[in-house]
Amino acid sequence: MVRAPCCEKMGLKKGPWTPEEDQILIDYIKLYGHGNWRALPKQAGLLRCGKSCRLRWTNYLRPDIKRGNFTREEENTIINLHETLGNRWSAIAARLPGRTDNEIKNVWHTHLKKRLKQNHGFNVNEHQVIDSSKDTQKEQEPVNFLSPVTADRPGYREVSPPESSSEVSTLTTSENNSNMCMKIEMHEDFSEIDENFWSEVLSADNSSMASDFQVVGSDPQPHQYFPSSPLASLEPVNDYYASNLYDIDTNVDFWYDLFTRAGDLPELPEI
DNA sequence: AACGGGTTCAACCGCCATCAT
DNA sequence: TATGATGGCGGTTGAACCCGT
Repeated sequence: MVRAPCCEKMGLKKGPWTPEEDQILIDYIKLYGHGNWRALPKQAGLLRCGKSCRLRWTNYLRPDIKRGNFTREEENTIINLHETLGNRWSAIAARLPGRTDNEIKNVWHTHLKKRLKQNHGFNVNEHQVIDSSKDTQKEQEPVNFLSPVTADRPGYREVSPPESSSEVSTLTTSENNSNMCMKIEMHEDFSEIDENFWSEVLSADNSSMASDFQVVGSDPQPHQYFPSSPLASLEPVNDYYASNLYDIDTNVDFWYDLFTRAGDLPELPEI
């Protein structure tokens, strides 16, 4: 059970808002705006904490909120943006006028995740570029992969699986707090995978590849990393490769999956 | 009709970044 | 520079609702 919130300690109300409370909040903000959320409930005569008022306003009462079901186009937009932004719901909401981050988060967890799982055959929820260095994240170009979903959308560039190891320029990692940051740069377009690529990668303990490739995941196996790990530890990943290697369409997702996972990873050395 | 399990979504929580002092 | 206040964010919760038995 959750810890008792500060609101209750202070005798403030929590839980669902009543229509009367909504009206008080709307009337107050119409008249005076919401310069200071903490002071607002007291001034408006609401027995709520400022945080609760802010949430109610931004997620429900704001006049520019678009109510109702998400259109297919909106859903596709969310899927596309989630591919590049991950669980940055507010950033996604900023691209969908009238929709709130909370609403998008809900629709993702209740509808879209399932839809993608059905379409892709594995848990797409894990597809996130996990970048813990928030400050630099805003400045970084997201890693975009062309998929059937993202095709034809502005801002996406086509990146296909590499033909050979030499054409994969860098995969760098950095660490901050408990998360990993992975940045992949691919400077070339590739038409198909060369078998040698994987053999090189998988046997690259002492080659330059060793510093280029650090983290992979295999669904639903625990995350593993290579090539500093013994090859034996890559069995689940290898199975995954085998089923995806020459399927270009699947491979787009596979590559995304491969390079963007960074869940419970072991600590990695600085590159 | 009653029940139980699954789903939805509004609201909450803790954490973090930013800002003012 | 240090500290406290505030706002914003993403993860999580739980009541209400839905649906199959």
